[in-house]
Amino acid sequence: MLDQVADLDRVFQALADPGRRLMVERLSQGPASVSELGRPLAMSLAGVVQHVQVLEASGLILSQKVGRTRTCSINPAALQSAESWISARRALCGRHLDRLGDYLADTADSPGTHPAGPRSEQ
Amino acid sequence: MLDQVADLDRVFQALADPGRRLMVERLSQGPASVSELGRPLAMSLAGVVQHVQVLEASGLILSQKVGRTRTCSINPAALQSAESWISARRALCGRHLDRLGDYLADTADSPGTHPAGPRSEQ
DNA sequence: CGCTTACTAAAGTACTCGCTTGACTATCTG
DNA sequence: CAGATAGTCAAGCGAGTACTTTAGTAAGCG
Repeated sequence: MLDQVADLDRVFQALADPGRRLMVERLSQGPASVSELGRPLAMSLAGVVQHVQVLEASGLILSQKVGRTRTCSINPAALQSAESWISARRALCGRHLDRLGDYLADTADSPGTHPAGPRSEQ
Repeated sequence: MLDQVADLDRVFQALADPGRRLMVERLSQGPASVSELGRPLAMSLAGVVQHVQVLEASGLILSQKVGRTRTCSINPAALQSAESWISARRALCGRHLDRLGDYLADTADSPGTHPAGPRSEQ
């Protein structure tokens, strides 16, 4: 429960790489070995291992080595912690969107705007 | 619509910083100026501006300058794109969890495990 | 008009990331 | 046992991040 902030850091950071997201996608349909995860990635195995380590440190995946192969599986709980952070923010801003919409409409370059108002940029 | 992959990269990367998440939290309850966003952050204003630029490049926030102040607001659509990527993976892995559970239970160090089997690590 | 406020832009720096190669260790397979 | 296979460890390197300071510009205020 402690330091959820750093946990979220690691989860979002882990998801910020397209190769790692591919790994998560693959693992979301069942366990796989490290080399299996790396197969579509045009990268050395050592590089793949490092991505796996990032994912595991974030809690997004679990792994265990049996014999010479390490089998990875997804940990939906970590995925959920990220999802619920996002949905909480999204739920909040829903309540304010009407007011925001009005604000943007007022300041936008629409018919009926203040004739010589201050410049708005971008 | 093109290159959603790089878009997701930027969104997750943007969310991977605790200061930027704080800004998103603040903005999810209504628009704010750049200096207002930076107030709780113990950082120079120039640093704050750079974080705002990262958030805007990711599509998570919008901003417009009126007079000398830039007013930022949240863009729930970008938040949703990240959320739905996650929930899609999470939905998928739900179907496979039973099988995974069995797998982990079998390979775990439980009573009834194979007596001299290969070592499992971590 | 002069002072303060709110940014902006550029340059520099320390640190982290993503990836490689090379050397090494186990574990299967024939 | 002699490979081949699966992964690990460490060093190194180029690119990117997260700041900083310095030096501006433009807008609002008295």
